[in-house]
Amino acid sequence: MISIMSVAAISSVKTPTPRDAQRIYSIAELSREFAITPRTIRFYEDEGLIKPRRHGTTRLYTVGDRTRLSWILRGKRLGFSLAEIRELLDLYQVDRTGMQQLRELQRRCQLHIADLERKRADLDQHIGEFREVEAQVSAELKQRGIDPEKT
Amino acid sequence: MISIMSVAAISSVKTPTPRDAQRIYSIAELSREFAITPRTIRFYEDEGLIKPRRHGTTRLYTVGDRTRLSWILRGKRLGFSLAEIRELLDLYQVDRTGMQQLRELQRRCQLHIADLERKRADLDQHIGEFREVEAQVSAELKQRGIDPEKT
DNA sequence: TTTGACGTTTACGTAAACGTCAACTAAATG
DNA sequence: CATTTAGTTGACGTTTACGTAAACGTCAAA
Repeated sequence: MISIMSVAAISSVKTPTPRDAQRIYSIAELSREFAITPRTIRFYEDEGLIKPRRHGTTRLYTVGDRTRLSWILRGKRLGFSLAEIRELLDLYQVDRTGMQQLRELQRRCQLHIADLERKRADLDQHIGEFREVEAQVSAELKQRGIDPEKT
Repeated sequence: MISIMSVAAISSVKTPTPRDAQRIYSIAELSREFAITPRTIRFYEDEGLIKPRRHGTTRLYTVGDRTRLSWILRGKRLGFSLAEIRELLDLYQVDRTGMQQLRELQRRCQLHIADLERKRADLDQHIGEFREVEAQVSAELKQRGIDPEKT
């Protein structure tokens, strides 16, 4: 029986750059790539954020799983809780057959976009303030550079 | 002896809109305005994020304190931890007399700005994706609206 | 003078998001 | 075949960011 790790290893030989679909990742590969621990990835699975295939007990991650993971981490960087991230991920794969579901999906998308735009406004203002501080400091440094005092 | 609450009350009579400097806020006022609990505000004080004056044991918040608080909350919305927020707040009032301190301040500003810009890129991509989903859903809804099936 | 609204401190509780063992299995390698 | 090497499942520990309850002080109005 061919081991999973060897499968992952062979496929990684084929593609050092992880870009062909069909690629399979081990938990260690993903944890290295995204600089998180395997524990974290398993934790996300417990929380229902990723559902990798299994070969026996060993987890097998597809390119889709990898994308999903990077999506989760981006969500975290943006300050969303795992619960929120799970909801957002679900928006991508809710049932879109019914008229009612479509409307609901649209509504939730709009709400989330509004939230994101508020966040963007916050961020822009925040950036502006720090640019200003930096500009003041730069000016002051220039002044001092010209001044004979180089304390 | 005049009570603090009455002081706050009187000043609030003078300015229902909180816009003259000299204004004093009670903890309850701020907690209402920002929709957080007094406990939260006290906690931020324990963590060294705000340092209100005191009249006896009672906390008195100035306009500056209020600004600081709104700054903290914006930081939180952007996904920063309280420890990070404290550091950032400190950037506004570090000693800027020495050349060395100025350079250090500049460096930290630049680092933070770079971080913020990464965050902004994340956010833009995130928004883009959700706009796309929304657009697809809208299109689908339009289709169905035209279609005689109105399930 | 008592009630009630608002304030205080102290201290323990809790949910989220992992970290850190321990004890085990299964496969690859010398 | 024994040993690394990677993976697994608990189970308990930890940090962050507050919540909650107790026990009390202070003042204004009734």
